[in-house]
Amino acid sequence: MPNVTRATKPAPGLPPCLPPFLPFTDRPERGGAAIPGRPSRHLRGSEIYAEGSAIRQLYRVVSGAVRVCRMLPDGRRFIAQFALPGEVFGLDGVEEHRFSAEAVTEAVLIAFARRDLEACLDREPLAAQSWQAYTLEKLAAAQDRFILLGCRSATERVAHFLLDLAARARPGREGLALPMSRYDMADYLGLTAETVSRTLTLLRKAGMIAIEDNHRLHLLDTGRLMQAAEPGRAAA
Amino acid sequence: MPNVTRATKPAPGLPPCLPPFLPFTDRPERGGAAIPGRPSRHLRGSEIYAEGSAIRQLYRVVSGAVRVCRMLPDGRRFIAQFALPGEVFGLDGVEEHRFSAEAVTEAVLIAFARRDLEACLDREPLAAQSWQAYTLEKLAAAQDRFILLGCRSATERVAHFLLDLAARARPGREGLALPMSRYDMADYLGLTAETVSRTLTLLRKAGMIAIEDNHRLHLLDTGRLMQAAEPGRAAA
DNA sequence: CGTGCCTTTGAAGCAAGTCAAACAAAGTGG
DNA sequence: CCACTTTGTTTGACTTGCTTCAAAGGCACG
Repeated sequence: MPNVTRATKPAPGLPPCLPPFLPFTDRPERGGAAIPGRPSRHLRGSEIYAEGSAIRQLYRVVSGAVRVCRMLPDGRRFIAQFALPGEVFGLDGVEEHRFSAEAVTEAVLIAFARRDLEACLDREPLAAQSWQAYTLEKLAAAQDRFILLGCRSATERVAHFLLDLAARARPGREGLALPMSRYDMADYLGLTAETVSRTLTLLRKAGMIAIEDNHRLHLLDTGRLMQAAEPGRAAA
Repeated sequence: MPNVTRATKPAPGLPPCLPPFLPFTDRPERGGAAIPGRPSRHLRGSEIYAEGSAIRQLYRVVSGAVRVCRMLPDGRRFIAQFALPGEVFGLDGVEEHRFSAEAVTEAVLIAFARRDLEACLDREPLAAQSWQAYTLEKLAAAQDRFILLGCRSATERVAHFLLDLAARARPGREGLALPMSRYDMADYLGLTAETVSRTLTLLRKAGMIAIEDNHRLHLLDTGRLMQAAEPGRAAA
């Protein structure tokens, strides 16, 4: 918890990306209804919380990226979620974290006490409704991901992932940032790093994407990419 | 909605399996706080609601089994959930159903109006808290299923499925009921019916299960089955 | 008592995994 | 600042577990 005041408002007017109406704030002076947040900075690869620890806070990503993951008994790793700037993570269980969270890149977060959130939900019917919709949306998204993991080919998974990242990306530098490694992508998509790499090469050779470097690429043909992501669905 | 009064309390004292504290009731006279339910009966294979329709009610299964599923553009089907007696389904989206629901066997359900639930949550802080915990639990369960679908072998999936069914089954007749077909199981586990059949044969030859008939089997060695479900985890 | 669906089993094909090696990038220490 | 190490990426060759295709048997339902 070093001084990161500079980082507490790097994006002027933090869009309340998710959840939409929840009065999270990093400026405690804004009013009694707001949930006060505490900024923190995490080095690349460092653990933010451990699997099995009590859930005491939620986090909103200010900058960088976070992976929410679990090590399986056989040594494999599974990534449940990537949290990008503006997004919230940390509620991966009821009482205890069922996953751990790690910084994919150096990351600046704002932490909100869980009890503050719960108090707010009890106090503010509108916030409660918004939270309700948020969790419902997350559940619906989870079911879509079941389909992705359950019966999609490698190409479909990777294409879907790229489009999802693009949809979630903040308007910023030209091109699509891939903060995570091929291994991270693989563990998120239920593939291997080799397959992810091969698939990206395939999409590149097919002219759908251009790879600037290992952590940045460009979507050249979103229509065909969408076709690759969901065969049978019409291109945009 | 034929007369099914006989079916409205077939299990004396419907265990409030899920969600635990929600005041669902099929006896409207019990008090103002309760959410009144309306019974209905559905023939094997019939549609309970369609994908894309508005979410107006939730359902609790009284008897039978229900599958919540979606047809994919390429003709494949994916099953997101099986609802067994005592369990609740129908909230697979925010405003519209993102899946359809069909009776796996002849099924008796109780339908609860969504607005009644929401009114209850607004009115009763305890119910709201309980609902909150329920959705959180569902979300956590979803993440476990990601792992199953993302990086588990056919044997692990089937073993896990059988143990899950056994844990959810009502105490009743000896043995484990499998109301669904091999195709249903396959579409739930992200496999093919052939692979499910082969895997069951494998488990049977390994002495872990005994197959009474196509819709009923017995778990002979839960310990080894758990090992088969999660390699690296200790047997019970 | 047929007819159609479900289940089981076999054989062959294939997509993704595994193993391996070369290369590139990022981080470390002199 | 550069050499060195480590980590990540790409590509190739091979293996494998699941799917696909096919066919026979069984059960359930009209």
